[in-house]
Amino acid sequence: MIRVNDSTFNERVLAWFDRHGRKDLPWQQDKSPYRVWISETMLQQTQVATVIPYFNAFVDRFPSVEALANASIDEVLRHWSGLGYYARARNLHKAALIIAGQGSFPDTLEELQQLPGIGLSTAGAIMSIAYGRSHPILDGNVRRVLARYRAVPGWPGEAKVNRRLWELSRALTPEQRAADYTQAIMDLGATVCTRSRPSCGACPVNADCLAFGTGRVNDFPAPKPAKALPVKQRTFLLLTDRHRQVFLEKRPPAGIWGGLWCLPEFENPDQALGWCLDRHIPVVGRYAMDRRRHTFSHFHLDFTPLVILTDGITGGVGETGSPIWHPLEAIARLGLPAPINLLLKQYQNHEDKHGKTD
DNA sequence: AAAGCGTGGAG
DNA sequence: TCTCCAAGCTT
Repeated sequence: MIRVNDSTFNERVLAWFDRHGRKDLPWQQDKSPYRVWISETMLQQTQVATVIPYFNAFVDRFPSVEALANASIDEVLRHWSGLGYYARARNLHKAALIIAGQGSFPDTLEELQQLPGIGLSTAGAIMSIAYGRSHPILDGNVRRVLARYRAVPGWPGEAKVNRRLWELSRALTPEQRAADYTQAIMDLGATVCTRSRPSCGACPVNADCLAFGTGRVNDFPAPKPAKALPVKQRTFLLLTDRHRQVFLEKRPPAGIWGGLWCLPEFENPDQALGWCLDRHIPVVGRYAMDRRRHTFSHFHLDFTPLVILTDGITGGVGETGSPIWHPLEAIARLGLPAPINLLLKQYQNHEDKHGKTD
């Protein structure tokens, strides 16, 4: 157990929060467990500004656990498309079905943590923000504040460092004003104790911040050890007909872009072409669009779009998932991975300008 | 323990 | 254009 010799840490953080904290974010208006749960899930590894429009649209369409449980996974994913980490949406839907079956929203840390997509930090955030119960959290903001405040060495991705930061968070979290404190410590990290160029002069705890006191603010937390990202080569088949319909298939439920509608994916253009020939798809024209590189968290994707024009296809060609022909103009409403959406928009612009090439 | 999972902002 | 990483969780 870590001893806290500075018993006023939380008091100073809370006093700062009263004057400078954010209190008008959409999910801070009606802090029901459901809304807090949705917002905390969306905010996992995702910045506030990105989340705001998604949160508003999501709770507008799914205003309650029941509404979410009664929706189809397709519609839930559609509202998530562009936000990334789609397992979060699949887990939300699964958890909503569980909660709806239980009849009431869970109100203990243990129950919350058993739901898919809710880990220790998200459970702590829901407990404190929605129920006003004192529970620590450890997100990126808190991790950074605490690593600097106590000059905790090492990369937080290491289990040992992570455990120490959790201990610190636990020790510093007060019994009183639990909801405000959770908001406060996150706001402090997000607006004052920022990753680069922190405003230490405006920090309520700079007087006993070990990193600030020793001029080593930039040394904490230690950066993740750099690793060269592997490069994957992939071809995406843009199979389209004279009616401006595009062939799409649903991706497998797990893995990247799981459950989303997408262009068929191949290792190279030859395989894409072979796939068409195997299915006796009449190829009346083809060309490659500009190749591009897309960077993900764990690999680079060298991305080759292959446009194939056909005619007379009515469906039933795919095998990975249920295939559909979909109007190009209405693609955006279907909810596709962001890079695929972008590619289709570029193709549509090109077609609008030059017309069909066949 | 370590890897997989997205997207966009910031430098 | 490239790297780093953000209100993390799961396997």
